[in-house]
Amino acid sequence: MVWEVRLMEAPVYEESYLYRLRHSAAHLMAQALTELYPGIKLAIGPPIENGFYYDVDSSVPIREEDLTKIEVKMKELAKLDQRIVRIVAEDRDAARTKILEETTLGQGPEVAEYKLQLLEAVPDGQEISFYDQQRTDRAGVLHRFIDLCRGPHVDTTKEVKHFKLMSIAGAYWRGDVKNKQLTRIYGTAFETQEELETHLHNLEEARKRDHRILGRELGLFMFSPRVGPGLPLWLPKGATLRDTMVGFLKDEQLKRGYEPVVTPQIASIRLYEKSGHVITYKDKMFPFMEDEEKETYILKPMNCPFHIEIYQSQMRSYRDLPVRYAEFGTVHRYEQSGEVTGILRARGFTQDDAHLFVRPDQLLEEFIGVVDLMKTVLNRLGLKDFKARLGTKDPASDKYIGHDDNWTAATSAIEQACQKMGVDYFVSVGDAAFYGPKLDLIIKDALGRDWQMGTVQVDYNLPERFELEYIGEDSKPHRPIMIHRAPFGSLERMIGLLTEQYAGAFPFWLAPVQIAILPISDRHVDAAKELYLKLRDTHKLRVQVDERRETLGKKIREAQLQKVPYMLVLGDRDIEMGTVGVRSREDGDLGAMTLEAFIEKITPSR
RNA sequence: GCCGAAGUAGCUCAGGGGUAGAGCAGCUGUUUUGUAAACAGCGGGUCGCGGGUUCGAAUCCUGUCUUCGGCUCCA
Repeated sequence: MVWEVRLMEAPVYEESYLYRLRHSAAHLMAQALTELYPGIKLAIGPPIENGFYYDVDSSVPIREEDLTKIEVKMKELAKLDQRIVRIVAEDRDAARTKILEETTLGQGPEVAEYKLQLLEAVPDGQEISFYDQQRTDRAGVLHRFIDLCRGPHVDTTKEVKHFKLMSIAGAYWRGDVKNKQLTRIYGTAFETQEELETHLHNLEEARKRDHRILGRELGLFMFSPRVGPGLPLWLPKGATLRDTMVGFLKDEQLKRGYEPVVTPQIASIRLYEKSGHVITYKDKMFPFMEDEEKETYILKPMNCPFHIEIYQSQMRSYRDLPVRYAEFGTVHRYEQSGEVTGILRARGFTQDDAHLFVRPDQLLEEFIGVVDLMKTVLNRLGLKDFKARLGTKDPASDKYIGHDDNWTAATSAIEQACQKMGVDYFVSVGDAAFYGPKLDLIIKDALGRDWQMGTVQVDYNLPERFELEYIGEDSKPHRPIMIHRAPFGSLERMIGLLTEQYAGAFPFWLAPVQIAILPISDRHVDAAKELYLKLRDTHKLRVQVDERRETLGKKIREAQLQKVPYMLVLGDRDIEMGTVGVRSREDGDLGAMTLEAFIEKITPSR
């Protein structure tokens, strides 16, 4: 079993030359912007994973076409060989004076608006530093560009040579929607031109792994404007892939004592009033529906309330617990228009959902069981590059509900389960659900963006709201705890991520078409069809015959581009000898072998 | 939702006020093929959609929809 966690390399990166270089590139850009857009207000400009950005507040809109102009100005300023000098302010007051008098470059105090706010946020006792880009011109005049900054930087602007401005975006000041939206300019910088070019090339390559492109090329799913944004249509191959994944997980869940349930797509608003979702979740729901009798219905955004109704439909004894209800439940959420992203973020999607109703003394054991299931799932899917995140309560926030004792017990159960199962996780304070702590799996997509996949959440809230009970050994009613869990997270997101991870070349057991039979000419088609039926019916494999009158080369090429794991070439020689010409997606021509030998060969990968 | 950008044939893209183009795919015919693209011919587009400017709009302006990169939010 593999449960490998790649730790972030952030500490190393932050001490690196590259980090300083990018930081200085950000400052250089700020200097260029200040010259090109007088009156522009600088906010923050840090190095990031693949480059840097600077947030600015400009009265003139900055467009993508302006980037070249800014780049040219940056190159000009870089060549001036400005020394980058660190200056430490004596105290906060001195720093404030410095910001107002020296960083504003005579443009008026208002350009320092954000810098002054940043200064206030510096904790007492922490050193307040500035970085000054300075040079003396031929006339002996000293030119400076001073910016409040923690640093560190490179020694001179001359070192900033290999960079490119990438894009423009809006970004809220301090990441808060209530604040003004600033203009963020993203750039990337490297130590050498080769590294820069490699990075740009890698971005191009990553685009080819994009699940939205592969999804179309491989015939997995599509979108139609007549259906609506974020509402995927699953094509035969994509639906086959889904069925395979669902079948695998259903088998696993059966082994682990889950029971299937099925629930409707809509429900009376009363169900969601009871669950509290109408208040906390209303703006993420599709508009409500009203029938002729004035009953309001909601398109379901989550499955839990339905499973709770089933739990409550009968008296539960402590002996009945844990109860584990599983459903591949399709839900609809009205995601904001700008956040819909292919099938990674859709408005309609199917969760591999289950709810476990457990006694407090069963919490740890059940949690371990779920973590074990998740490990099994990740192994089977072949996902190795992920992180496990324990989301805990932020003590400073008041958005959480429930008793502290419960939070402590639940958090401890998760930690113990992870330790027992050998799961490395990192703690993220404030990433708990409002009703309890959770463990999430985070995976990166082709473009390096983090996505939350599988999740396990402990919930004391819904049992409370629905007044769930079981009769204990003492003949008295007790309250069960709920565990929400989804090992995939959603089929859509998981398939999207798998597509990118494998660049469409799914492992044999998952591949929508596992084998392509390629008859060489018309006279081999009958034998091909015979072989097809044998593989499909006797060996339960997913097979296609390419009976078009095309050359073998063309058929191979297309099967290869469709990422079919095995191709079986069938010609005169094979029919005569009773063999098939086997070609593998990865290793090319494997030569002729008997069907039995081929079946034996592929058996381990099924 | 907000900021920035893009929508031309099924796909990838060119054209940029004066009769819509290429390659691939598709169709028809010829070829009967042994490990990544046979050959020839043909068809195919209200240039996302609405409004405006103009003698004339795919092209300019405007609105809108969808998509893409971010922000915020999330499985």
